[in-house]
Amino acid sequence: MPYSHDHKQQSRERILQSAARLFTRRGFEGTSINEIMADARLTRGAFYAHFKSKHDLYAQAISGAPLFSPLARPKPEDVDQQAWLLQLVSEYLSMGHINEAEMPCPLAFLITDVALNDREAREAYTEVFLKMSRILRMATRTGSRLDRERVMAITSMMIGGVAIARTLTDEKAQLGLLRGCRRVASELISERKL
Amino acid sequence: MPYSHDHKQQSRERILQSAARLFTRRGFEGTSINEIMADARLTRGAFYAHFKSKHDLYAQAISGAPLFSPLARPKPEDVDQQAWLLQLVSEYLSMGHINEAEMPCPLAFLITDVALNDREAREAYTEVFLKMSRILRMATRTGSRLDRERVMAITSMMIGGVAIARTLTDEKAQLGLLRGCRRVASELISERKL
DNA sequence: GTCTATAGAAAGATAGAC
DNA sequence: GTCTATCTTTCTATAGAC
Repeated sequence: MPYSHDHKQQSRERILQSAARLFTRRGFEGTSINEIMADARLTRGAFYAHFKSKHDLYAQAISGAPLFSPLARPKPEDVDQQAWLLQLVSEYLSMGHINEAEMPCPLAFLITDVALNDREAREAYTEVFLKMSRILRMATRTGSRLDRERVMAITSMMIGGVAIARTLTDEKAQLGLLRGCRRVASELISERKL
Repeated sequence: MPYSHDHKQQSRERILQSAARLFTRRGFEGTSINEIMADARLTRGAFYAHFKSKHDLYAQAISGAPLFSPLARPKPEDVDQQAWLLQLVSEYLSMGHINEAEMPCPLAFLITDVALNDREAREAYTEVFLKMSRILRMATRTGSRLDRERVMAITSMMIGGVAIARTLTDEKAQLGLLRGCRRVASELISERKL
């Protein structure tokens, strides 16, 4: 066995990262194992030493999403919690997230892609969604007391907004949609009257 | 030419309706031309007498969505406009829409599926989205004056809510998410304070 | 563990008969 | 216009050498 355990771990991590990036932008059917492995600087055949199947990899790639999410990073001590949250929400609902992010949010980019996938993928999606929602809820705990279901609605608007904006072909509409979502989300979070 | 013009039209309509139903529930890649044609009581080979390609059919199926949408039906004269709107929003954000609707909303069921498709599909999606948003806006014109971008945000929450709920595996979470979206949407529409 | 080669299946699109 | 038959491509997954 000329390959160390550590070497295998590194290959595995590279495959997972390539998979997350490619799956998220191009979907399950739009991404081949070949492309993922090439991106990870390996070949097709080596794939099955690491994962059971393409579906297996897909589910694991989704589970790993919080590793790359700004939302899941801890808040710096010296900034106001609410201001920090509003900043993250604005970044999430931006053209930069849609067009330039190295690792966009799979909750938005893969909603219906996951819905058509197998149970494991859907379970991974469910966990990540609930985690995002929980993070948003905890971050609003200063003064306001938005309940769990309302926070899920705000989360849906953020995810839906990004997913839809990405799909639209009309740039004016994209920008307007994102701006509308940013405003409404901010108002809901800071509980100002409409 | 033993086939009348009318006969061709009827075949075409059947194909379009089968395509809308199957594509919406199973996505572009998950639906074969074979299945669509069988559902329309025809065979594979006849397909190309009606449509240029699978992509062509997909875009046209999406364009036809308003034909099947309760939201696009005219309001009965005798009901209050706001109550009527809230009723439609509640139906949209329901488990029935997700699990039992004969023709679910492709804006929700196909968001990321369309994002990965060609330009024509995305243009069809854009038109239908703007139409839905416009309908919602017109229906709030009694007293309130929600602006265009805010209405797009509400539309995103509705579409995102249905798309996400369909993807989740946890039924409690599905129900909570839908209820949260119904509440927040109602509050935004009727402009009550949170 | 990673490579090359290939088996096996699925499905979009076309050809030609009726 | 619709049918059956088939060409062609693509891609997952496996086999076997190193």
